[in-house]
Amino acid sequence: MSRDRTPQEPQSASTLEEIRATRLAKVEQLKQVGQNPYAYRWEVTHHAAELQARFADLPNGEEDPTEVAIAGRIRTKRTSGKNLAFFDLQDETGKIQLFIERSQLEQGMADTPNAFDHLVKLTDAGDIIGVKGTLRRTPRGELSVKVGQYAMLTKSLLPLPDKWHGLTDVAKRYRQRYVDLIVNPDVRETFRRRALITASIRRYLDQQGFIEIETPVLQTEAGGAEARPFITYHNTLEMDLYLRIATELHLKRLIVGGFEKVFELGRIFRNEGISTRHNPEFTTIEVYQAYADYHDMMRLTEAIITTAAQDVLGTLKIAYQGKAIDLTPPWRRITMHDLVKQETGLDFTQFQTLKEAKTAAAGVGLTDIDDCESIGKLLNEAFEQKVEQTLVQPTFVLDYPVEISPLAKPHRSKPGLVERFELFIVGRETANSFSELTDPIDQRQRLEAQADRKAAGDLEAHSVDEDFLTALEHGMPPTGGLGIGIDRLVMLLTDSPSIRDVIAFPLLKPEKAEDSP
RNA sequence: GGGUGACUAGCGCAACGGUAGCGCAUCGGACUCUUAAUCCGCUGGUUCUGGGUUCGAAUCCCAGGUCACCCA
Repeated sequence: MSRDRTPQEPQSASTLEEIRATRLAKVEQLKQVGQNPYAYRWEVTHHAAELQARFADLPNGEEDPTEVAIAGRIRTKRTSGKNLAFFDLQDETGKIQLFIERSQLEQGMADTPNAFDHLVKLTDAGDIIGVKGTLRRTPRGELSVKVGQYAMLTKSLLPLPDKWHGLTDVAKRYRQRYVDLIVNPDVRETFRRRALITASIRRYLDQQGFIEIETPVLQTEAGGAEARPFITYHNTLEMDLYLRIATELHLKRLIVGGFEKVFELGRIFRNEGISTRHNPEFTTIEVYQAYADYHDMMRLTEAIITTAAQDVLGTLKIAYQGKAIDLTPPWRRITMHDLVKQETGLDFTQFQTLKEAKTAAAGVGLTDIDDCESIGKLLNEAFEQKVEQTLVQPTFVLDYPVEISPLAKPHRSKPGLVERFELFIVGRETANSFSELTDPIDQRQRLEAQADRKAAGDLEAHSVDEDFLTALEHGMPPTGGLGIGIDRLVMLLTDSPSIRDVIAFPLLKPEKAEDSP
């Protein structure tokens, strides 16, 4: 206990508001010493990773006179005495240390008195600065930029998370993704890879002669998939509109119109639950090729995904959550019937009546089968409950029941089935494809059957898109169609356990509860 | 929709019925080769919200909120 101490004013700052106020005061001080705390530009000549690579052979304790100008965010500051400081600067590519010596800096900034003191006192971790200098590897081996000049580019007012523990609260990471990106380099890498994946897919399809055409997001009927849509409202038309749940029906109209190879990689919206595998808005690519069937689509699927894996990872042997996955084509092709038979012993081709099938299904432990109104639906239920999770290595599951595939062409040799496949990897549906149904009369009957279900209360059933049927009546060539879930593909190729890890800003509930009852 | 758990300083965590603490960050000081720098010193709290039990609640009970995980 010290006596006689005049109670000094509480200069110490600790609450968020106090930290912010302290930093705002530094903003004013920066202006007074001629630094713009919100500058206009900085001529960047190099990036951190580039320097680390280029000067990898610079020996400890040696210098290189190359002049570099870099910019980035201060992550940590270490001062050592009154004349020396070390900062870690982070740019998009990585980190590099700044070696800041008073004499060097004040020589380089002769017009600015006390430049060293300003740099040390008026900056905080989180500030964005630009520096110019030469290179030096410290005796302990840390490549550093020996700073001759600096400029404050942007003063930050809010503190970064704990530099050691970082930001681990999952919800906060998603809500404040910008902070997550600053402090977690892996997150930046995931989104960089996502961009490489979509670029790779577009490049490949372009090379194969496909063109990308954008189709409407706002639609008067949301069709092309079984899902509940989001509803919105157009004021001057005074009508409800729906956000698209698929791009299928419009891309097929383009095939009718004479394009032979089209695709769209874009966002679709489904009004359903949120989980580690579902976000209400997500990204798909749909590809349509005239004069092709679903066998062609299997080869195309293999090509798109293996090209992306090679472009991004440089290998087809990947790891997902500790499981080794081999993407080397050709991938296994096996029918849904055979898979269900393997896993359950039930041969669904033998059942004559739904009742018989249900009894058998219950006998092998299937649950929630009461509302299956057809053998085909029951088969699908058996597949989902017993088979899906076993399909770890890439597997094309072939030949689905017509009841669950209203847009697919009947199988050319198997009654009751359609020419459809889904691709499963690590137990997840990753792609969906069929030989497209081109018979307008058959298509009308299937959509009308869906519409009946919708009228009976099935919120996910299709409705009848008259214009689409009119398009088919003008004649659509035989066509292979393919849809790939981009988010799930990115999860696979970035080893991400949750879809939220590959969507920059996933949907979250608002943080504050409504005060209405 | 069901189950389990979490919510305490800017960040990461402790205290589990008896004065709300630690580390990092912040603030002040020392240090010319640091790098989770180190050392010394000081700050900083509506313990998610609202009720209840109790002499006394971060802690127990009820309701609500948000989130995570698992299941559907």
